[in-house]
Amino acid sequence: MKDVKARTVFVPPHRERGVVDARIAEAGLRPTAQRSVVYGVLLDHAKEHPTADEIFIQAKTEKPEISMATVYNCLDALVKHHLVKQVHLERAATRYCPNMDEHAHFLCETCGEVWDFEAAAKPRTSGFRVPSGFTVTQTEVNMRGVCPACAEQEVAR
Amino acid sequence: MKDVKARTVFVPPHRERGVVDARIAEAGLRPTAQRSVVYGVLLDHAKEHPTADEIFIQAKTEKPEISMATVYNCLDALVKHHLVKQVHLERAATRYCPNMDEHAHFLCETCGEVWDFEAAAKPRTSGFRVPSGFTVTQTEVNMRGVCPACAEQEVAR
DNA sequence: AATAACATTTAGAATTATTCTAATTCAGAT
DNA sequence: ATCTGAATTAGAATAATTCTAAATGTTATT
Repeated sequence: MKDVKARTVFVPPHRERGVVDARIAEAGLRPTAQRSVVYGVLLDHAKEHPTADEIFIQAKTEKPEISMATVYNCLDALVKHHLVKQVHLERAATRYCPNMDEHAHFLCETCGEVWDFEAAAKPRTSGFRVPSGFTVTQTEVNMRGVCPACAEQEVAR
Repeated sequence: MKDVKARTVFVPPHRERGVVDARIAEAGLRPTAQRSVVYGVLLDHAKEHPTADEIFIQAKTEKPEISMATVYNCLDALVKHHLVKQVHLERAATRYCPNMDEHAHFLCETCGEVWDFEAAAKPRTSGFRVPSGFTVTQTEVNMRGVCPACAEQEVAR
């Protein structure tokens, strides 16, 4: 088997083309090749909460012709169809998150990494007084602070 | 008294120069002319949750030499000294809020206006499970939906 | 009061994120 | 096969933010 390079790459189960496409279709969107790639990349990198730019770079390795405009178009379509959430943590670029379970985002101010924090109970009460007449369709909870790894380094200094 | 233009403008109490400066100083910042203007503008327009750009335009009417870079510098200084919060609601520009009481922000997706929603109880529990080792220094809660005025127009259509 | 040291402000250029435009391609319905 | 509308493309345009280097202002020190 010398000189034979691996021709297959491990593809996590949710990345099987059919499954990704099915999810896109279920959401009421036509599963185009580009949308599949963009959504697939996002599912694979959910932990990183990537920016449009990072998604573009990764998507390009799978589909070199894809353009930045398409990445934005696809992301906007996915957001509109509730497959993906925009996360506005910083003054920097918007991040994207395919985890649609109710959760908060935590940004470590030291290393810049982002974590998901689960809801403690369901249904979660927001703890805020919504005046009558307002309809809330979406809530985003963002926290900032220091992650365990960075806290440790701090102590060590 | 003909031909005598009003030389005094109504300045809301919190805009008295001394008070604004005192607050800046209390926060541990040198109260420069520019910081006073920027913070003053923000206090006057807290309801609008203005962007850096909007603050710049307003500040320029009070201090024509001020530059955009200074507005950003001042805002960053005010944020760092906990007099002002950044609000990241949209993919668009960051908004600023001088209300440091715990509250959520609500963005009307129809008209784009922003409201403050008060905490229902103090201390408020976030409702999220913060894993041990993480230190949370700040929490931002953003909601989106439809405001009463826009909901009414919707019905009327 | 003069000086040094440092922080702040300034204008404008540079960078980065996002949106727009017009042409092209693609998919599904006829 | 052809039409129609949706999706994609490259690249230009715009908008938000940051950077840079020079000038100015402030405070502490002499």
